[in-house]
Amino acid sequence: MNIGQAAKDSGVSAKMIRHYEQIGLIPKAERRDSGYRDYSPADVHVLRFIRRARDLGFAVAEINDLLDLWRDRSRQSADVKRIAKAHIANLRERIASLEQMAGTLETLIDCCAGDERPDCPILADLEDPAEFLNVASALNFRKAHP
Amino acid sequence: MNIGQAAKDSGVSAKMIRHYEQIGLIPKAERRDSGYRDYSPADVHVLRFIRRARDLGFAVAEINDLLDLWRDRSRQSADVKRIAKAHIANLRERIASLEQMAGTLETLIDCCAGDERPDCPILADLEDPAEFLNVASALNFRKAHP
DNA sequence: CTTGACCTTCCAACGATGGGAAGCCCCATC
DNA sequence: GATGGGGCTTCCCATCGTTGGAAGGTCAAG
Repeated sequence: MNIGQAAKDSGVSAKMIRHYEQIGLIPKAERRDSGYRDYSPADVHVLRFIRRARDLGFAVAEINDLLDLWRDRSRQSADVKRIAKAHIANLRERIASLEQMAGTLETLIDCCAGDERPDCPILADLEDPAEFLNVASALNFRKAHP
Repeated sequence: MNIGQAAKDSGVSAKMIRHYEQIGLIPKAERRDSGYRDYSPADVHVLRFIRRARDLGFAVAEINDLLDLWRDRSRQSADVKRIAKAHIANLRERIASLEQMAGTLETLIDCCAGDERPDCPILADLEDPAEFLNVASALNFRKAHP
């Protein structure tokens, strides 16, 4: 099948299929006489594997390792688990970082009147976090432990 | 002061200061006869504002808006709050997406023996999520609601 | 044979940041 | 006054995953 069909069937865009071929994540596709790439259902299967891994947030380098393990019939599931665990740790780190940001911002938003007046704790914090945030934290603390 | 000192004082690297100038986030710095950029404490203040906003995950476009509001003495705090709220929504979305990934992966990891055998639910899911994940979800459901 | 949808390659961009090269400037030390 | 080292300048490149577009060839239906 043509690359467009493979794209539809796998959920990976034609652009990305060519890209994955170019960076060596997938082998070079067969070509027809016309120069068109030709894909088999097995190729689509691989692409779906990649698509799923990307949906789970794996980086291309990790997907490369996972593909190697997938193809290796004598693999050890421990190897796969190790990669997955490392990736989870990475995800959890990013989540914690975003949570931290969101939490701080929510504290600030709670303190902001959000009306027509110019006074704004959010800007005050951006201007000088040490000045404002400590006060806000204290307020927050008193709200949480009245 | 030179760009290096401004970088140290603000926590924004010299590279990024030049970059922010180039993209118009900050005005073009004064130049000495030597061609060196010259920064005032007020400039450093702006840079620290930017640094803090980046720490809170604001994108450069949002920081641009925040800077405009910061400089606008007749601003309305509601405008700032709106930007902050939109940004939080964005953060929460990204968090939810990452949580989703981490949760799925953890379910899979729980189901993976992680030993020397090749059988691996993680790869099974990547290969065909519909096949495996439903089973895993059911298991998970039964674990959560025994 | 024409038309429109599809394919090809190549080049560029996003966002934020870092690395590095070539060349100039400034200050301290000899 | 010369020299050395560190800071500054501009410019280009890389990351990472993805998308967009231009210029041109191919295919299938009318």
